[in-house]
Amino acid sequence: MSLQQQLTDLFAPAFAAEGVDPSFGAVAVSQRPELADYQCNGALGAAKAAGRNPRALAEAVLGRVDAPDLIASLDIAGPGFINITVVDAALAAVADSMAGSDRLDVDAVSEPSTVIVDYGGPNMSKALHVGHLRAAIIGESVKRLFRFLGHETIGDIHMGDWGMPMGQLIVELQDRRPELVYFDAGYDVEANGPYPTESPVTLDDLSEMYPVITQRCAEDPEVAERARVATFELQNGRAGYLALWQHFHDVSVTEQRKDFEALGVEFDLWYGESTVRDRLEPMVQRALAAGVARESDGAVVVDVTRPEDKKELPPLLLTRSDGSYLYSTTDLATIEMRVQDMGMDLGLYVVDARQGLHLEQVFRAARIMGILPDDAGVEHIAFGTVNGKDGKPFKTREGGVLRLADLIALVTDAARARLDEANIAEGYPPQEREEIARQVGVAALKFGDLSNHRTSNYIFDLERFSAFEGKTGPYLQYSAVRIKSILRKASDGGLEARDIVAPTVAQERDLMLRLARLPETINRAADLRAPNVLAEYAYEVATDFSRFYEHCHILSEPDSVRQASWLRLVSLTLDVLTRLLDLLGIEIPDRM
RNA sequence: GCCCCCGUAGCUCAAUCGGAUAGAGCAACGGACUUCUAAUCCGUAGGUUGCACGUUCAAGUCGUGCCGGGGGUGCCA
Repeated sequence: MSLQQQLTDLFAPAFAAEGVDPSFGAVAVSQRPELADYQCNGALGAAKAAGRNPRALAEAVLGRVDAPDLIASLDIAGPGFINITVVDAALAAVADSMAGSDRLDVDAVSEPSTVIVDYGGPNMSKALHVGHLRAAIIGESVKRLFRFLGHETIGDIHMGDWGMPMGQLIVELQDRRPELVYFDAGYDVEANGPYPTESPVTLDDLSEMYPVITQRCAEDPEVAERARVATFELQNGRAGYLALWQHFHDVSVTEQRKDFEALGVEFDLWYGESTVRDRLEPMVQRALAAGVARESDGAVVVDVTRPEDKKELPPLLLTRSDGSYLYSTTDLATIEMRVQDMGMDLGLYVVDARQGLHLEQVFRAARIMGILPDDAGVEHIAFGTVNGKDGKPFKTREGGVLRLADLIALVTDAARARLDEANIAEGYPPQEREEIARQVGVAALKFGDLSNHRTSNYIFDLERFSAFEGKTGPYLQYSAVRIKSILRKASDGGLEARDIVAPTVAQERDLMLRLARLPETINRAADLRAPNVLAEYAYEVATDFSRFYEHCHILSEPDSVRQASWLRLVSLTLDVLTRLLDLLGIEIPDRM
């Protein structure tokens, strides 16, 4: 049990004994570290509810708390804050216990849920660019967090591969290369043999075609109409289009896998909109038959507005007036699949904040249509846009999008350059240097993003992503690497870590106190679905370690009990940093 | 028009669901390397939290209005 929980368990009954709700006994980390380690603000709120004087109530509560082994001192400050200072030996015991625990004393959930994290969501046929960065790394972190807490967690990339862009690309390719057999409606596989196994296009081709056809559709209603028809025909199984679609799919996935791999993002499932294509028609028919969907201007819609809404929500479209499906349809069918086939209890949609209305409509429709049972939840884990310095979505100086692969190369280059400056790296073999450069570059990139609150928009700045000093990913890696180095030398010198004993210097105590907050921090990050909580805490752990490191020279410490305790303490610090960075999706090199 | 999000130090961002004296990094200035990796540490300076009311013991946080920015708003994703 965490230190904070132990303290809360002392205060809750004390408040209850005073006749107020025990939840007022909640203990929190102190906001005034120079005054105390923890604090309890319950007396302020409880006094109001009970019509009593807050300081008097705090006094009464203190009289009921008696734990000399855990609490060194209790004070009442200001209007009724209770300041709590923990016994040094108890602090050491908490750290020692963590050091002996596989899970660092972070409890796994007692009742695991099946959690599906829907993230990444790249459109097929597009090379990944900076816009995909956030979805990928925030989602990856959320997935790892829930998995660590013991939930059955499944990450699904949910590709955009069954909508209008597919029809658009078919039309664009047809206009460029009408001779291809895929466009021959009379082509018969039985008589003429199977379609070619070689793709007629590369992902680069598709990426180039994409903006061209989008532009054409916007300008020419006739082209747009052809794209709609092609989409409809694809969705209804036209063989040549399906064969072509498969090529688009394969070349896309091959390339995108590489980019995600370089980022350390790993999906359990590479499903997409097309995965549920066979569910679309039956689902729509069922909704019509049940009377929850209706026809409107030739389209099929579901009304999702509720009486309490300030403004009427637009109805959700299940089909276009030509009968083709939209991403609303596939999103709903995907929920159906996840509930029926995968036993989803909670769906976390790590999706751009601009999709908020769409997802709200989908979630409501899923309830209305009976697809999503009451005991299952779905949430939009929204994140903000990556903007340029002009406050608009980021574009390169040339006005194009910056490819993810190019961005990774840029930060890796910067890390390699930094490594070249470092004297210590002179002797590293080239291969190791290259691997370190990649790990450090990606760490800078990921931490730079994840340390922002996910909902806020932020300004893309290459300098920030390739900065290695201060509050950065590489600083965290560096802290961990220093510990690894100490542990290696200690091991070489035959030194062994032993029990963590009561702290004797302030920096040592601060570090212990910080480490003791791991369980609450992880749970808070999960509750808020907010990786920046982990990032912030990881940085604090690293700075506390750095101060300790500067102040306490472990290997030359003459007191062997103290030295052995310190070795175990920094070993624990390394484990905590490693766990936190893993939850952020950041790797740690052995040296750097 | 309507709905949602945002506005915090020169810059980029935090702030533990309303708590005490709003914190970091970068940039600036001044210190610390014969000692476990200086990608580090210590110190100085930097604020009317967009503005105005309101709610209460307490407001960056909640409510109302205004100013400014971004996004969304039925057949794109």
